[in-house]
Amino acid sequence: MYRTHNCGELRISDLNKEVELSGWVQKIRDKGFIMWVDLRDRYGITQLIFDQERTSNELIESAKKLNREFVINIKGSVIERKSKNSLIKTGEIEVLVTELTILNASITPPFTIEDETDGGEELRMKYRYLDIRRNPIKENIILRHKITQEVRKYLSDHSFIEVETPYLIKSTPEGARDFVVPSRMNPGEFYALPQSPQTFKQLLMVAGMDKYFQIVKCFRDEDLRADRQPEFTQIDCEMSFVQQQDILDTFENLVKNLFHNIKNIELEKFPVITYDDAIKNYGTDKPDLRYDMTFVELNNVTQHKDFNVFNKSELVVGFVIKGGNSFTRKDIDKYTEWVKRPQIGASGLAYMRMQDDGTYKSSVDKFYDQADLKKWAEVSNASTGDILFILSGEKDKVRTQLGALRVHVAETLNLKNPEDFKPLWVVDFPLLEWDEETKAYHAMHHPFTSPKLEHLSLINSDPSAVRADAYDLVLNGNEIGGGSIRIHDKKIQQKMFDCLGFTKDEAEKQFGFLMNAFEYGAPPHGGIAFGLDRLVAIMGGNEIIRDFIAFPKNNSGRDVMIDSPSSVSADQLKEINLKTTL
RNA sequence: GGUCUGGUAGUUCAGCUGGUUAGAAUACCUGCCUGUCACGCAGGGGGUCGCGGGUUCGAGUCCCGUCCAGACCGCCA
Repeated sequence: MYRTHNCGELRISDLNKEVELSGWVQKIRDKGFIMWVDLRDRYGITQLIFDQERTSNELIESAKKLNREFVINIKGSVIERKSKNSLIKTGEIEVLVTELTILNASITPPFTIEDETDGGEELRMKYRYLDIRRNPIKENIILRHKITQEVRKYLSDHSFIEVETPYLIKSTPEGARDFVVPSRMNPGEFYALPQSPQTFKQLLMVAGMDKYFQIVKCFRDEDLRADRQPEFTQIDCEMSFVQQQDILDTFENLVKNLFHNIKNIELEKFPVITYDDAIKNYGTDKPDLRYDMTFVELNNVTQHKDFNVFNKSELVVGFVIKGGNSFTRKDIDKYTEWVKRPQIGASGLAYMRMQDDGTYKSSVDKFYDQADLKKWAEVSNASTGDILFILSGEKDKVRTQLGALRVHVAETLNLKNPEDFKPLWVVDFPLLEWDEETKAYHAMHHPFTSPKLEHLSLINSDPSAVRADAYDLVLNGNEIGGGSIRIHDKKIQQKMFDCLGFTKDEAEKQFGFLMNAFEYGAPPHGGIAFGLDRLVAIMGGNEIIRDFIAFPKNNSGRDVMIDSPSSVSADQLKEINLKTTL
């Protein structure tokens, strides 16, 4: 043993104890006559002291050789500090060192190992093992551990069985791009890494496991974002003999339980909003409910004047920003520029100020008089001191644009409080989505999602009107979970594949194993999968999931620490029957 | 595939309309310092201004290309 105590546990009650500690040198404060060394490990910091009166010259000499991040072992006695530090748990004591062993020296680290490091993103990733020594990252990794432990406990307590499903599976054309793995033993053939264990968990339901979960890595070969990694972790769940409400109840409770046990926060009953309402009111299927700015449709009060932009628009829609009349002209210009960027693509931003004297001032005063504007204010429920932002255009586009503006305004006004948590369920997703590029419908969720039975007859006549028993759990504007009631009837599953443009042969080849299974007594079932990385990040008050993954990949899917991906030898390629094309 | 932003000391950044020897902070090294805890004080070392080309008497600065990083759009059932 290298220690009798860790660096976070000694207290005033341990006075005069002879102790042995090990850890990293966090900081040296050498005052000449006296020298302090902060010794750090995962548990905390303990101050070591060397001084001219009580420490041998020999020991002081070897202490002077210390430097940041040296790994040392010391023996000494716990003494009371003359001046105490209330900021740390061990701040009342220090250890007067009697023996010092340097276990391993360190060269100077490339960035400071402190909460507020001077290191940039790339450098921290390259030296991730040093980054994890820092408290914020360390705490994130520990938070992740706590959450997975609570999830396992909750689900196990509710009769869920954790089952591992294979990582080497089969590539399918639906959904995201697959990572593929060549098979040496089967020349010219490939495995695919799972985008999710979807079909396996359904087969476990057919197998009678009744309730399944798995904390499992999933893989998608798509471009990355701050909240998207090529390999990520899902809390994957499935239940038999359930309807949508059973699943919502079970997993709403799981989330409430997590917040209660880990953050000591009691969440209220989650609101349930339909997909259509979410789009109509917030312009997105993952609305952030920490702030209001609900959409108001203004077609009725803007038409039949001489303003052609509004007259010609399918939808005129806006939202009220409380206190927004304080925006300067410059502020508004900035928002206008923002919506006109190609990423958003609006052609302009109209506004109306509710001025302190009760009059209205709008960017379209030329076309609308005070009486007109008063109607706008009434419809949108705006009051003195507010501002109304308005976009117009084609319905779907303008809603998306305004939805993005809503989030942007919240960001600039600091309305996204990371310690505020506003979950909701979004339900009744469309079953199918029209894809302009391929001129075909594809499954909005996945092809195993059950249409609402009462909509079944619409599948052929009006596919886009069909709603599914599919739901997302949204937290602070992020989709942290999604699931559905699945199809368990072979005929409906076949109809679904048919609808998605699969021929009978293709469907049989890709998913025959599943449809066969449905012929042997498949129970009604459904489930949900949570994005663990996002959930942990949001619970940790952040939206950048990289900081909650021990060894993440960068924007271009590279691990800059191990420098992966990398090329392989010609021999390796030959063995798996691949030729280099480069 | 696209848009935007950035790349200057170990690190984080400043460096204007092109003009002496490229700066600051921090880290690092040396010395001093009788209770520090972001210790303080004095001094010191440290640069292929991402890379390649061009314009110019002269380029960190302007132009073109390229690489890298980050944010976003497309994409992500």
